[in-house]
Amino acid sequence: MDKKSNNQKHGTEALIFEAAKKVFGMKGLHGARMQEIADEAGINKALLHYYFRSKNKLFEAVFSDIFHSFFPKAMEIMANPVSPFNEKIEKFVDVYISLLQENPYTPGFMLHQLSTGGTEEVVSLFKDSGIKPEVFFHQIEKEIEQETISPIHPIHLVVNMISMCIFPFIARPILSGFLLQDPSVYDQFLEERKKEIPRFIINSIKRK
Amino acid sequence: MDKKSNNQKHGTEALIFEAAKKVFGMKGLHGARMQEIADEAGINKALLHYYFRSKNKLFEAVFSDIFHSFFPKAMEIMANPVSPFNEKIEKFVDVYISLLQENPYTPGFMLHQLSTGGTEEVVSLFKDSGIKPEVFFHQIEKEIEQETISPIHPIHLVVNMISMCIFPFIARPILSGFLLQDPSVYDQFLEERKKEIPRFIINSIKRK
DNA sequence: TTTATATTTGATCAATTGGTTAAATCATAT
DNA sequence: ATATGATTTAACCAATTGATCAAATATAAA
Repeated sequence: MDKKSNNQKHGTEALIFEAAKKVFGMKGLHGARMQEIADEAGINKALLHYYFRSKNKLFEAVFSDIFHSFFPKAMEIMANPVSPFNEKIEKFVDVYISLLQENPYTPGFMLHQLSTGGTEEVVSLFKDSGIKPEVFFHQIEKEIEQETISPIHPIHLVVNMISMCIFPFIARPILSGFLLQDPSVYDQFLEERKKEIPRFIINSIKRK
Repeated sequence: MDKKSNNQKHGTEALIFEAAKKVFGMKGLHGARMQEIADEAGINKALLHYYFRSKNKLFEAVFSDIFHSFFPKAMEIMANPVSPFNEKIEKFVDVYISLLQENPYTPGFMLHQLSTGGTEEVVSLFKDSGIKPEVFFHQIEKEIEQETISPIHPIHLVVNMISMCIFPFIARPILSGFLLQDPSVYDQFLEERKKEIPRFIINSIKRK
């Protein structure tokens, strides 16, 4: 008998995973309730413990998945030394914001993980991931030497860029509710930033 | 008898308040435990309920206090239309970062409140606070008309500025542990940004 | 001292919640 | 059809935790 289109064998684990991603992302590790995740996935609470042993294990699994599906992609653009500098910035911002649009729970996850004391874990995940920002730093320094761009401390430039990309996702509710009247235009606002941020950066660092 | 220097009458409420500020800021509403707040304040758990009725009431009290002791100060600089534009940006960034240095729990508070669904409350607090970013927007538009600065959408400019100020406080653990080797230099890094961010912004928007 | 009021504490309650277990159901192979 | 193993569920447990309360202690007044 076909009650719905039951996804018995393969589907449930993915269902749980997606539900957990959503609930953890919105409520955080402590704010999330196993029952809520179960409801969101449309299954029994005990199934959560059947597939993942505990709440913490489930959280770690989801967190690790989000981390690895997000940062490497963003960082490989940074690390790629071939393209011209301006182009790289444009591409990085575009890909970075697009990734955040696809995975809107990522920032919430990182923040909750940080503020809950899981800092060492996050940092070691970073280090294990093979991400090497020094590569990008060196390119910035080289561009400055070649007088392609005006002098700026590489760390500040990178932090500026990342800040402008991520923050609108973190503060979305406030910005959407206060700065902008209509919540529906926020997606358009984010879309605009894909062009605005690179323009803003390049304007600032280009030689006059 | 003088066990410590007991601050019986007036002090305990403030003690609780400070402890709650600290614990809530680090752990969030759900992550924080009343027992931990009591321990941090060095008093009995029941006293928390004596002074503040419930956990939520305590959280709201602390949140409201943090909100009102932070945003108005930052926003009055924005609203003040007298000073020259460059100067205003320099001053705003400096005051904003200084405020964050003094109240390191503020960003965590806001984020937890947002991700827990307290968005409407935050937004209405904003609106009740009388903060009017339009004033600043209008000045930006006027500057653009007068060709003092090059064209940019006011909202993006403001979001850029705020992003670059706040984000380093949110992502402090990661940035400190990964981008920068020595955690002790992070305060110096934040200090540098008081000058770097205005320089970066003004560089970007000044007419060439 | 006595009385009254405010403050503080230890003990305890009631509800929530993560986790377990035994039974039921489904899928698959023989 | 039957047996076997994987999947799912309902009911339940144990621990945590926010909240309460009566008793104790301090504070001040009369």
